[in-house]
Amino acid sequence: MTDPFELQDLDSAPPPARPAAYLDTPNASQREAGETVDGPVLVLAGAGTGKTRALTTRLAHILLQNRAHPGEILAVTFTNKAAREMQERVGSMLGVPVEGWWVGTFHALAARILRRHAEGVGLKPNFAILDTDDQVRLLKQILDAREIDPKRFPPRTFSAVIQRWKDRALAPDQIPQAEAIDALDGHAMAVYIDYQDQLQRLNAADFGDLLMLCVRLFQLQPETLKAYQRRFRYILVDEYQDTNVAQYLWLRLLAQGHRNLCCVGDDDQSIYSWRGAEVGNILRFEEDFPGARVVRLERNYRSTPHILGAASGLIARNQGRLGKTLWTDLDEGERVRVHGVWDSIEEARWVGDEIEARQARGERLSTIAILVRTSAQTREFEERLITLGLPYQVIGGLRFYERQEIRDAVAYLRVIHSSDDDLAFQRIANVPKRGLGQATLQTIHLHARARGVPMIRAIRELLGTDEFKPKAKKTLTDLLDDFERWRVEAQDHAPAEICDIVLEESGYTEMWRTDKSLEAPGRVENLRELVVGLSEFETLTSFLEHVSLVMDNEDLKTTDKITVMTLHGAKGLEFDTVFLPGWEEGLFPHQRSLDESGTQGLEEERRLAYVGITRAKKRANITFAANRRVYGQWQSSLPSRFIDELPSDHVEREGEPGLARGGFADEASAFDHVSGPGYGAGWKRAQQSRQSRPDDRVFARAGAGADGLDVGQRVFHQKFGYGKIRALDGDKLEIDFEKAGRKKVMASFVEVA
DNA sequence: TGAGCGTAGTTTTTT
DNA sequence: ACTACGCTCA
Repeated sequence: MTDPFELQDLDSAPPPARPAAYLDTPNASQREAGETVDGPVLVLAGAGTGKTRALTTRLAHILLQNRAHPGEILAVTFTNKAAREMQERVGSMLGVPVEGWWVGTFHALAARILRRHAEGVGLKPNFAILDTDDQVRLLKQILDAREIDPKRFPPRTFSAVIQRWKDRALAPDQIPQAEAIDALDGHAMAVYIDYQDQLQRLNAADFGDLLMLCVRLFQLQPETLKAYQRRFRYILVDEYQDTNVAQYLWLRLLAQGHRNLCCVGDDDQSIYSWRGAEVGNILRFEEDFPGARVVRLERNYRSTPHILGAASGLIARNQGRLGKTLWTDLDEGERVRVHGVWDSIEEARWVGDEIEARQARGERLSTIAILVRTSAQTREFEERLITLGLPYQVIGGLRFYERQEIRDAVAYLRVIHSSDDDLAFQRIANVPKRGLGQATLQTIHLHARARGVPMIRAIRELLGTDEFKPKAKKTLTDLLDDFERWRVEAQDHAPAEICDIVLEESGYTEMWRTDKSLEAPGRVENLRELVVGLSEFETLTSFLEHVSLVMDNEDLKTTDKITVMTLHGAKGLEFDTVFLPGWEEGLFPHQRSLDESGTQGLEEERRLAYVGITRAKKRANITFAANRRVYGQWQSSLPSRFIDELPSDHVEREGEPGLARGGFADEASAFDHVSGPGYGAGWKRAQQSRQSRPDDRVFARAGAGADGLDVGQRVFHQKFGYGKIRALDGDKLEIDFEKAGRKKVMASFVEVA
C-alpha cells in the first residue's frame, strides 16, 4: 500500500452528508500537509480550507506507512467536540476505528499524565478537579481570612488574575516582581499563594493547574518527560492559534526530542486572547522550531468569491498576520448585503422577515444562523422569532454539567469518592435543607482549619463534644452515617446505581420534585439523564473525570431550527445563510475591547468579523441600527468601521434610500465617523416609513389573539412560562407570571393555557 | 430561614 | 432595563 489515500473507499462506507469538497482526495496543499510527517510543520489553514481533512490525512499516512502505532500518536484539541470529530474522521477514513492513540483536549491529556505522576507535584493520584464554583468558594474563604473587602476586590477578579498567571505557567514564585506588586494592589499575589496552598491541602487542582503542574512535572522529572517524548513519536495540534503559554510549553517539552510536531491553525481566526491565548505562538512558530515547514491551505471549499473577497479585504487591514490568499472556484454568488435600519427592533424584524422569505422558498432553517457579538443581543431575535413562529435554538449558555442540579449531584458523588473533598462537601452539606446553618458549618470549618483535617473528619471529632446543638448533632450524625453507607455500597454497585440511591436517599431529587418553580421539572429530568449517562461508566473515578473534563455541550440539534449564537461560538461552523447583526461602533468592535486592549483589541474584533463572514457559504447579511438600547438606555450609534472596510465590489448596500449610504473606504466618499452622520435624512425617512407601515402581522395576530383573554385567565408565554392575566389594555396585557413575575406583553405572544 | 431592599455590574467562553 | 448578590430584619 504505497498510497494511503486510495484506501479511503468512501463508496463502501459513505459518511453522513458532508460538503462535496471533503469527499475529494486531498488537494496538493492538504496532501503536502499530510505527508510531511517528519520535523515541525505548521499548517496555516484558512477558513473553510479543509484542515480536518489535512489532519486526518496525516494521521492515516503515519499509520498506514507503519511509521507509528496508534499508541505513539498524540493528538490535541481544545474542545471535546473537536476531539470526537477527529476520532470519527480518522476512523471513517481508515475504515476501522483507531484505538489506543491519545486524542483529547489539552486538559484531559494533561490530567491523564498528571494522575500517573501526581506525587511529583505534591498531589495524590485521586486529586479532585475543581469547577469554577469551587474556585470561587475557595477564594471567598481566603479573602475572608485575609480580611480583603470582597466589594472592592471580588473573588472573580482574583480568579481571573490567577487564571491568567496559570495560562502563562507561572507558579506563585515565578510571578514577575512588577506584577506581584501591582496586581490588585498586591493582594492577588498573596491570595495566589494561599490559594495554591489550599489546593494542595485539599488535594485538588483547577483547570489551569492541569497544564501548569504538568509542565512543572516535566521540568522537575526529566526522566518522566523523556519517557513521554519517546512514547509520543508524532504530535498533532488543532487550533494552534488558541494555545496559551502553558500549552505551548507543554507541547514544546513533549516534542523536544524528535520534533515531529504538526500544528494546524489560522492566525486570522485567533479570537481568544482574552482568555490567555497567544497569537504569538503561531506567529513565532518558525523561530520556535527552526527548519519548520509551513504549508498554507488557501483553497476554500466553503464560500462564494464575494463572501471570500469581502472577508479577505477586511482581514487585510490587520497588521502582523502571516498572510494567506484564499481562493475558490465556486460560482460568484451573491454579494455580501449590508443593510441599515432605524433601531434594533427593526433589525430583528428585518432578519425575521428575510428568514421567513427564505423558508418560503423552501430553504431549511437549519442552514440559517444569526451570529451576534454579545449574548444579550439574542433576546430581541428570540422574541421576534417567537412572534413569527419560527423555530430556533440558542446555542451557548449553561452546559450540562454546569447546571446547578448536576453540580450538586456530582458533589455528592465526589464526597463518596473521597471524603476529603471539602469543597464538594460544603456544596451539599445543607442541600437539600437539613437545618445545618451557617453557624454549624462555621464551627466545622474552623475546627477543620485548626486541626488541619478535612471537614468530615472534623465533624467526627466534634461529634464527641458538645460543640453542636443537639439538633445539629443528630443531623450530622445521620448525614455521616448516610455517606458511610453510600461509600460501602459504592464498593459493589455500579456508579449509576449509587447515583440513583444517593439522589433518592438524600432527598435531593425529592427537593426538586416538590419545587414548583418553572424549571424544576427540567432539573429532575436532568438528574435522570445524569444517571443514564452514568451507566456507561464502570467506576466512579472514571465518571468524575469524565464529568469534569469531557462532558460538553449537546451538539446542535438535528431538527430544523434557526441557530442563534455568538460569533465566538460559531467558529468552526458553517451555514448557507448567515445574519450578522449589530455592526455598530461600540458594539462591534466592542467598546470594552478597544478600551482595554487598544489596537490589539481592535484587530481581534476584526478577526471576529472575519470569522463571522466566513461562516457563510452562500449569503452573508450584515445589519446595523442607528439606535440601540444599551444598559436600558436608547442610544444612537454609528455603523461599524468594519462596514467601511469591506471592499465595495463584494458588497451590496441596501435598506431605505440613503440609509447605508457613504460607506466604503475605497470610495471617495469615505464614511466620516468623527464629524457626525451624513445620513440623518435617511434615518428620518426610515423612521417615517416604519411608523406609517406598522407590522401588520403583529396587529393581525393581536386582534385574533385577544379573543378569549380576560383578567384572571391563565395563559402561556414561550419565554416567560405560565401566568395569570392581571390587566387588559387593548392588545397589551399585564400578566403575573408564576416564575418571571409581572410583565407587560402583547396578546400575540401568549396563548390560552 | 426567607422575604425585601439596595447596590453594582452588565463581551466574548473551554476545560 | 435587568439581574444577581449580599445585607438586614422579621
